[in-house]
Amino acid sequence: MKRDSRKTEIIKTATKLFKEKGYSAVTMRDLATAMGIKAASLYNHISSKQEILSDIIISLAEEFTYGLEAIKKTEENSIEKLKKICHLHVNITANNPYGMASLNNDWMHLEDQLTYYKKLRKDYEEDFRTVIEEGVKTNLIKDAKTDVMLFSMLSTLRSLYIWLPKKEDVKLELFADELSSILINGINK
Amino acid sequence: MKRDSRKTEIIKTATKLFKEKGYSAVTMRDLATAMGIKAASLYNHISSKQEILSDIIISLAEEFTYGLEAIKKTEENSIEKLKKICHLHVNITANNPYGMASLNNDWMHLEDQLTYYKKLRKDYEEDFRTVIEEGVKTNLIKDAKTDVMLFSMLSTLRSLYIWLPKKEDVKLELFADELSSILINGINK
DNA sequence: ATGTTTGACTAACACTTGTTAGTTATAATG
DNA sequence: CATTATAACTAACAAGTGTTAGTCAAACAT
Repeated sequence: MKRDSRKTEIIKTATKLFKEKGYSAVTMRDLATAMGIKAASLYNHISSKQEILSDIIISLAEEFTYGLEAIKKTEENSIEKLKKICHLHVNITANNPYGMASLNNDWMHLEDQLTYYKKLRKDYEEDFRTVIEEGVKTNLIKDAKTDVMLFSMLSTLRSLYIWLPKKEDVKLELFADELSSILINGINK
Repeated sequence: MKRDSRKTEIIKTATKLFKEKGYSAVTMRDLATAMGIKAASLYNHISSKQEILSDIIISLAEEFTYGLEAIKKTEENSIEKLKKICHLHVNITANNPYGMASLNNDWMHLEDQLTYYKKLRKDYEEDFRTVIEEGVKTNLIKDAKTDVMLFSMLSTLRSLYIWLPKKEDVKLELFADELSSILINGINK
């Protein structure tokens, strides 16, 4: 499967360009130039610009879905689950920070897969909320506005792609620990 | 100054379209159609598509700069300053949530004003960091990774535009209080 | 009433967009 | 060696891009 490896290169290059200028601002000619070939040659490997975007976003979205699915099955308490969710985001984002930019900013340019993506995202958010609500029930988490908690944590985790590329790889688990500690325990002394 | 009011309408409409599809994906013909006129007519009021984006982003960025400037001059302690920063973000975002989408996602498409915008943002982040560091010095804030704290708070505050439009106007100050409480005190019981 | 500004219009420009068709040198396979 | 698949190429298209020039009716100012 040589064909596959070339396609992967294209997607990898596209991912980088998309995070810099966004999907709509990146031309097939831009992408071709970055690959050192002509725009028409791209179509020996991919079928459309759309397909590239779908590949980037859907595979990431599914990673999150499967990751959370695994955490849900765990027997640990809500706080531990939240910590694991933080690690999940840190790990996925560290593996593909540029792709996360597309997922965050260009999902609306999905066409065929738009409704599927939206379903994945909605389900993910609902499961995330459930973890928090369980924590409230079991008296581990403050009985304050759970939607504000959810919003705050999700916002931070979704923005990881902006900050994470600057981190060295070794300290990744440490960083995830620090992050979850701040999200859960706050910054107050 | 009738001319000005029409220009304002155009920018307002553009802001709405930009948040839905991003700057690059919105056509001058899209914008014209949304205004009920033809694309060429837009140029009686504005000089370029670029100008619209600059107007949206720079005015918002300056609002943040001036707001933080005022908070810095305050005699209150770091925790109080952080609370005020939360209110600043909530208020500015509530006034122009769609514009915040452009500021967050389309700043890279600024041309003439790009370096100016970057300077404003860099200065803002540095001042924000200083507030946190002062809090650590005065023993009000945990002596943990201040950059992770900064990242977490900024991420949440910058994502407000996604969630805020759904909130009713009356509860705005209350929401800002809840938010700053969660950011500062965490969710842990 | 008359002259001027306003803000819309049509027509068009030069260029860029994603994509297809057809060609060809190289590499893999029988 | 002959054949086929691969992956690049050139050329081109049809549609869409931001923007300019020039026109003209209605509203305003004198």
